This record gives sequence, C-alpha cells and structure tokens, in this order.
Amino acid sequence: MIAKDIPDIVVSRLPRYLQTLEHMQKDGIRTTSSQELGDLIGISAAQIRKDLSQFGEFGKQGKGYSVDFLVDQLRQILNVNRSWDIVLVGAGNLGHAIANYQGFGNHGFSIVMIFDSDPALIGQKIGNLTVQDAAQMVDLVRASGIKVGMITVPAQAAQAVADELVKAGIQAILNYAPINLTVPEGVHVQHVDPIIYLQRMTYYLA
Amino acid sequence: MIAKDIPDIVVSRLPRYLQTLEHMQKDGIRTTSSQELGDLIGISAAQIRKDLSQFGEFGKQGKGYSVDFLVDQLRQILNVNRSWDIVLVGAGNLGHAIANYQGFGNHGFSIVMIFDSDPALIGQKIGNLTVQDAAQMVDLVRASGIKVGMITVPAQAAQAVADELVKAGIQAILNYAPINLTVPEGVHVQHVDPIIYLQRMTYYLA
DNA sequence: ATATGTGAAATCTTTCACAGCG
DNA sequence: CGCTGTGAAAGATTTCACATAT
Repeated sequence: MIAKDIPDIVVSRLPRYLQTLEHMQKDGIRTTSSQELGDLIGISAAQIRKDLSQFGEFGKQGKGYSVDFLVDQLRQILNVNRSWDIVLVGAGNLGHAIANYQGFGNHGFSIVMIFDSDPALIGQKIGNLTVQDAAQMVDLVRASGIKVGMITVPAQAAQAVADELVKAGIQAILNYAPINLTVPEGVHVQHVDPIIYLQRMTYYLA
Repeated sequence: MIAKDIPDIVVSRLPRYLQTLEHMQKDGIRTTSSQELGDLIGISAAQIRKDLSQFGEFGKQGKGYSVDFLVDQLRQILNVNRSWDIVLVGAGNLGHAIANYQGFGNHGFSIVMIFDSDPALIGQKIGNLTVQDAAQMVDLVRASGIKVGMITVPAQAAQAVADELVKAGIQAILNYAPINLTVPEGVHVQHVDPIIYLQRMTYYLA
C-alpha cells in the first residue's frame, strides 16, 4: 500500500504467508506466532517478523498475531481485497484447463475474456465464456480496462501476444509459454514453466 | 555433477540459461557471450560468468562461449542429458491437461504412470496411458524405480499423496496443489501455484 | 512468562574491475 | 582488441539477541 521501498524478495514471500494463514483460518485457528507460521512454511520466525515489520506492527508482544487481522492486512498489502478481471490468450489444451480451473475465483481472480487466433477455436464455449478472435483483442481489452493477462499460446507466438497485451494496457502477465518475454519497464511478468522447475530438481538427483 | 557447494540460487538460474541457449541453437547461433546471454535473460554478464565458473571454464577468452558446448555442459550439470520417467497423481482437469502437454517429451521428461482414486476416472485412457488405482501406487511406483512425481490432486488430498510418493521412493515432486507440502530432508519440492504468482504482481498494481 | 519489533552482526549474493589469454 | 574468469568491494538479505510490551 503506502510501502516505500520493499525488496522484491520480501513481496515474493507474502503470498505464501497469506495462503498459509488462510488455511489456518479455515481450520478455525484464531491466533498464531511467527514461530508457528515459520515452521509451517519452512522459514525462520525472525524472517517473518522482519518481513511483516516492513508494513506495520501487526502483532501483540507476548501474544502473537491474530490470524483474521493478519489475513486482512496481507490482502490489503497485496491488493487482493478486491477482485481482478483477467484476459486469457490461447484456448488450446492448457488454456482450456486453466479457464476451467475453479481455484482462481476463490481468490478474487476471474477470467472474463478468452482469445485465440485459430478459426477452429473461435466461437467455442469454455464454461460460460466464448473464445473470441485474437484480432480484436487489443481493442476489446483496452476498452475493458483489464490489467492482468495470461498467455497460454505456443512459444513462438508468445512474444507477439505479450506485445499486444502491453499495447492493450495490460500491466501484469502470467506466462505459461516456455520462452522468456521482454516487456517494457512497469509491466510485470511471472513465468510458469514446469520444465524449469523439474530441472531445478534433477540437478540434485544422483 | 562434481559440484562442491553450489548455492541453490545459482542452480535455480541454470535452467533458464539452458532454455535460452537451446533457443539460440535452434536459431543457428553458434557462439555467444555472457553479455548477449545476459541481455536476453535480463541479468548481468558478470553474474552469468560467475555462475558458470562454479562448474568449470566453459568459455574462450576474447571469443565467448560455444552454444553447443555450453548446452551440453548445462545438460550434464542439470542431469538432463538422459530421460526421466514421471508419475502423475490426479487425473482431473489439470492432470489431463498436463498428461496431454507435449512440452515434456522434448526435454527428456516422460509421464509413464497416472493414478487417481476416483473410480470414475480409473481405467480411463489419457493418450496412450491408462489411469490406475491410487491404492496400488506405492507398490507400482517403487517397483518402477521412478524418482520424479507430479501432484495434481485437490489441496486437501495433496499432503497424503506426497507422503505416499515419498514412501514409494520419489525424490522430486512438482506440486500443482495450492498447499505447502512437508517432506523429509532429501526430497525436493517445487510448487507451481498461479494464485501466488498473480499475487506477487498485484502488489505492484496501483 | 511470552513473543514481538528491531538495531547490529553475520552471512550471502552481486557487481566491479582488471589480469590474462586467444 | 575482446571477452573470460576471478579476487576484492559493495550491496542485499538473513540471523541474532534483546529491550519492550502484554
């Protein structure tokens, strides 16, 4: 929110804190400590306290943290105490699976438009959405004011799609294509690439 | 390979180097420099040189790096100059999409078994595999010697599945369930969670 | 008694800058 | 000359440890 100069690495940990606290909430846990939270996530208690202290004083000395209060604060910090509309580009296998995935809605993310350039896919229904012609994407997305996009097209098409999304005013891109995207300053990209995650593990396998 | 004590953060960058070099290879580029590679990935040339120097002297002073040679070395380092069999647990929407994804094969990863506990799914064909009964998983996986697993079951079932995979001898888990897994020392987990990636970006959106 | 918030210390990571080699 | 490999310096991150509040 009114954060001055928080390191990226701190921000990158907050969603995991939130996720874990939301699970606690569901389990009926009202209060926790940096120690307990750290044990669940696998990081040190001191790190959690330091991270949170960047944003305010959320705990009570001797008592710990109210789970409800901390969830609320983290949602505000991460800007997820509202809902976000999302445009999905690429209606192939992966695009279908993601469009049908129920997990987004529970967290305030809602896919509201799907595009593809393949005439065989345009017009198809996915859930209650209809795949639209990618040629109209820039105009429709810009008019909608959507700020978040997902790319599920093949690697060779991904950079061109990213360029169009940027042209349409998108500021955050979740990229499922196995290629590194280049975007202007101020546009955020997160890369979801299972091959890369697998290779990070096979390194350690004899 | 014969690596002494390489920081995790260095290892985590190597797959991206490899991916980028493989793209260069496809484009017919025979030689590159730490500068060029860094520009493509978005990190400094010095960092790439330092990272690579942990494993050997792969470049030629004044000339740069042979793309083919570096690809080969990185594949050896990451243990991906061989193929890896994978077991997939969870044959729902997401499991189907992942099982049908063609990208793994090109990188030496091959899904060879799929399990689910839902009688409606057991026996179903996905590609040329048949969904098997999760009750038999531990025995079948252990007998197969498979070391890498993927979890695509709902959050509430994921920890139990992880425990079984560990029992079956799995050493690396790619977790698509939106929950933090606890595993014994020596077992590696990578978490693929789109919600977390989205929240890492919404922080920065006004 | 207990657990936070936080300066200071320790550790880790990145960048600098240049010797050295093709 | 051009670019690597690398010690040393700079910078970033994590941990320590304790004063402080309940």
